[in-house]
Amino acid sequence: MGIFHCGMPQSDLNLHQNSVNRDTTAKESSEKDLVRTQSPANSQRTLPRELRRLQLIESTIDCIAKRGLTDTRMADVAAGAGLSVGIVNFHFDSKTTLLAETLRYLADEYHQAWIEARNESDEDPAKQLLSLTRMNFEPRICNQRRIAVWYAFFGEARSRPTYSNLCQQLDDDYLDQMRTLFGSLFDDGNERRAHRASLMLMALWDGLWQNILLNPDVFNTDEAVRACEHWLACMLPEHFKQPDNSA
Amino acid sequence: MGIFHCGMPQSDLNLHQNSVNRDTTAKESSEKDLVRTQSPANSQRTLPRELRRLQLIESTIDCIAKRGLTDTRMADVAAGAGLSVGIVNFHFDSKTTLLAETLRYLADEYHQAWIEARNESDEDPAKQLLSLTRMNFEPRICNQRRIAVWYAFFGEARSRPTYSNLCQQLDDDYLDQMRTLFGSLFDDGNERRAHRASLMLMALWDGLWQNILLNPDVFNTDEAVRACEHWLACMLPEHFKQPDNSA
DNA sequence: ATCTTGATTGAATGCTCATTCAGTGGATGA
DNA sequence: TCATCCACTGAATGAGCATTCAATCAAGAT
Repeated sequence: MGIFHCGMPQSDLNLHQNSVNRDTTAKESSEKDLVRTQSPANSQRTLPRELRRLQLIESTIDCIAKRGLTDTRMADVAAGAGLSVGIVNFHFDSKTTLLAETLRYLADEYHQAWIEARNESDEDPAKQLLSLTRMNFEPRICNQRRIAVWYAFFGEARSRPTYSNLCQQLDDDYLDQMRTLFGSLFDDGNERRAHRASLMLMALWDGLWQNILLNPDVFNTDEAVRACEHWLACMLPEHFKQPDNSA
Repeated sequence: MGIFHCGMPQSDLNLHQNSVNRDTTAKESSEKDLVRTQSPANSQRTLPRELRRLQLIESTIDCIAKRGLTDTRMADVAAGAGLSVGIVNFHFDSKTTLLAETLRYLADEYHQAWIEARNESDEDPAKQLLSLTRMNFEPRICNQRRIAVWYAFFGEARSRPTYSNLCQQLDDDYLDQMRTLFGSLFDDGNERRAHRASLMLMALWDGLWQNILLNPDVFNTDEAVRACEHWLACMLPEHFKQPDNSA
């Protein structure tokens, strides 16, 4: 768990040597700042193994978001990092493992965010549901680049057990936690009700992600959070207030 | 609009000559029966152009669902229909157009189902919302094969404007219709509320589809419909009843 | 200054696949 | 029966791409 988050020295190196790859929509221009700050590392020819791997994974995300999974070549990933073709095979066994590690990286990142969101709202189930919801739409988690990659993998999930296995266990775990949270908010202790509420809220999260990916004009993350708050207020009026509708 | 539904003679030919391709989960074994019934067409060497195209598109759906978009080859599509390699390029200009036509086929099918669902519930907005919801989870529309294909395209949507353009206009139209339906159910005539409700219900549909694709164990279409009904009852208690919770 | 270790390069290799097209064959009409 | 018209076949072609690896280079250790 957390192989990409394990105290690795994430100094302020600029891992994006090739700026051509960074032309995503302006709104998200500040994500992953840790790998962008100016630094002499720009011209550094070699980098410690783990840092280079991280950079290549980020470049993979860029490529998938910009060109789609089918049009993502090893050479593109390397070029996106300003390096030469052979580099990817040197750090990852094969394209297959590169993609698997990319998915794992995203899953890990999400998992960390989940844990943080739960920890920051101490013991109060209602607060935890709210902060989990907000976490789902934080720019660092929910942005066009990352969502595009998630959906690219979803499309392949059925055919590549590796992909679904990687997320299945986490998903089950999340559902379980949600059930517990909802369970303690429904006073009737109705298991089925808590189960259904959990599925619904998680489905709502997913559906809103999808809309943010496909209809960014109609939709944004603030609107998404408000929709979820609205839903919570409908489901559990004693525990949640309707969000501010002024906007 | 509707190029695949335009009075083309959809006789009871068995378009699936190669049964190897049909091993999806047993539950969905009865979809697209029109192209499976036993008939001498099984051994027919030639078929009218439009019918062959239809068969190849269905084979494309099979391939994408089973192997993923990245691993779908022209030869696989041909083999899935029991035909030889050159056939696909004979009926479609290129792989690109084959995929675009496949997406258009699904979009069309969905669009037809949408219209039917609206027509069958005469003028009553509440009934129409219900039947649209049920339509979304009918086996012919919502099954692992088809959802897998939708998601494969979603993953590529950002990078291929062709794909998103194809659906964008329809989506906007659906959203518009939903706003009107909700608008006439909210007595306060609050536009914003109707807008948000529309987005939420459509997001819920999408999120439930996603769960049906990725977690078929936890999830099924009946559960999905009930979740939506539950949501409708929460949002508009005067117009909808809570679904039967006995199951 | 030299050695050692490991990262990086990029030309070369060989495989996979979309696409082509000359040839085959079945159906329909004369 | 023959001719015409298409649907269809599948070997051949060549472009595109992942992967390899010998050579190069950088940085730290001695």
